[in-house]
Amino acid sequence: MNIQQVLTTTVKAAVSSIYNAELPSVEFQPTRKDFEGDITVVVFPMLRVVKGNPMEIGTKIGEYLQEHVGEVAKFNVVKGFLNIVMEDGFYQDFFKSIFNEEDYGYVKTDTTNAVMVEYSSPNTNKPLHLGHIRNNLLGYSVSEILKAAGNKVYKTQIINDRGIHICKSMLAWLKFGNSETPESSGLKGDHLVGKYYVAFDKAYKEQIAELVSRGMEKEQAEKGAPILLEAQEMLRNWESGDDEVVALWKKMNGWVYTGFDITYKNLGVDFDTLYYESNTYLLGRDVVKEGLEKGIFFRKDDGSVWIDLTDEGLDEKIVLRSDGTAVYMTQDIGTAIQRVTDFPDINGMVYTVGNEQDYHFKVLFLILKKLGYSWSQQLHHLSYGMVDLPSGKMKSREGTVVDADDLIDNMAQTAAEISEELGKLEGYTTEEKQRLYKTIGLGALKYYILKVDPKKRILFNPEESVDFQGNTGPFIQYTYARIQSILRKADFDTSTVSDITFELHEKEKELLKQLQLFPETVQLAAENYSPALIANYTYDLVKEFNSFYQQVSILGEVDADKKCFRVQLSKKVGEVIQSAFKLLGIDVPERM
RNA sequence: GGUCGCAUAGCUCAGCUGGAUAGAGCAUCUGCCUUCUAAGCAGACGGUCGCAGGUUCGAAUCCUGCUGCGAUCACCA
Repeated sequence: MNIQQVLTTTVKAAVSSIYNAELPSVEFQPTRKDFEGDITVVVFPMLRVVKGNPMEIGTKIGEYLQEHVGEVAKFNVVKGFLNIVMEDGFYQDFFKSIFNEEDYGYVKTDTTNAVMVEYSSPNTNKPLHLGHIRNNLLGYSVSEILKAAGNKVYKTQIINDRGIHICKSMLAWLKFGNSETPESSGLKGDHLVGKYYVAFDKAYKEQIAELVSRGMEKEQAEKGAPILLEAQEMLRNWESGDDEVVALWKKMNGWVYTGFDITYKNLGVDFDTLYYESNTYLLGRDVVKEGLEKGIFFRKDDGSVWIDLTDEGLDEKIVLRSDGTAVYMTQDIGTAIQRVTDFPDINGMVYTVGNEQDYHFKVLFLILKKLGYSWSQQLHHLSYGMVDLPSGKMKSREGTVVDADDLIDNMAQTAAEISEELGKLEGYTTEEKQRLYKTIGLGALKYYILKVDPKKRILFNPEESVDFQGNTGPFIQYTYARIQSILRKADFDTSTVSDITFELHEKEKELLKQLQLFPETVQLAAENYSPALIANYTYDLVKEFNSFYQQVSILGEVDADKKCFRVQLSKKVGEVIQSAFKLLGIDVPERM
């Protein structure tokens, strides 16, 4: 039980007994550093129920608490703030209760309710870039956080494996590729295919320029460039199942998947199940037809089908083209329903998709609600801000992207340079070093991205490398490594917490307070779908630990009981760092 | 133009359901490695919380308006 839970009932009882009034809730905040106390009860809100001087009320409640709650040592009142000092025994009991708890802060999984988290969802015509990295890290982390908060989670992606964009790469490869393959070129499959996407765009732009120079309107040229018409024709052939086109499509997508797998593996993300747009893009049509009969949708004169959302403050939205083919929305309706059919225990879905699609998901969720699906109430669009460069938006076609594979490599490279310079890894094999550099490099990158509130956009400047000092992943990893170093050197039994008879050091108390916050932080992060809360929590914990480490001698302590406790405390802090970082998908090293 | 989001120190970001004198990191400057890892610690400097109103005991936080930036409003995905 944490402090608040201990105190809430008694504060209410105090008000009831002294003032004969009912307090709806009690408001707490951590005591500011400038005052003495572990936790503070704010008296002001009570004035609604109790008339009087806040100072006086605070004092009366303080006296009552001291008398009725054994854990309360003393108190002081400043203006309307009742600062309470807890007995050391309270913290010691807390520590004893968590020391041997595995996965402290995590909640046991409730298997009756599952949530599906969709993330990544790439197009298969180009390699992944920094934008995908943010998406992947967020989706993966939120999945882990939801699990830790007690949910069963299915991680998935929908792979956009069909459409005009793929045909562009395919066509350019046919035209300019000379049968180049990943093997013959030495290029990673997704990069090879991406190369031809860029090649298509180049040829397309040239054709437009030429048409314009011959006097055609720009708009007309953009629609009528021969290479575009060819790509569109290819898409039609694909849809009608043309053997050659389908074979090429399979071959090139295969290259891309091999490439993606490597990137995902390097990034440390995974999926439980996959959905392919080529399998799902027709799914929504039947549902739309049903909805049409029920009057949820309506048909316009040209045959296209729409939904009217004007009474919800939105517009009309098309759900089926006049030629009867599916649009993006149709597909998403179908996919959602398919997923719940495939996994009947799903009672909610999280879509990790950039905020440029806020409107789309608002509409999608509304449609599913109008269609009467109970789980439509449990849908969440995990909307995150774009990752922009100083030069503006990243555009694959124009080659102005930060490539995911390159970035991951560069981070490891930087980590290697710093490590070499510090030279603390004697005894490590080259292989161990390489693995460590990757851990640190990825730690820096992941933390850098996840510590920011998801909804805020990130401006990434490739010129300025991601920091390795201060509020960063490596700093936290470093602290973990420090702790492991202590544990390696502690050559005595630390497996059981004995009764603590000595007075706690101020820094020890601060650490224990911070440890107490972990479980509620996990819950809060889950409720808010926010890895940033975990990152910030971990940073605070680690800062506190380093301050403790600096001020207090651990292995050098002469009192054996104190020494043992400090080692145990360090161990627990290490475990929580590891647990917290696991939620961010970041590994922690034994040494660095 | 309609809708949605964002705006906090030179830079990057915290600030939980409104609470005490708005906090970190980077950068700049000062100290601390013959004691457990200096990717560290301790400190200094740095703020009109975009602007203007309002709500109240109290507003960076809630409401309204304005400004700036971004997104979106396709028979594209």
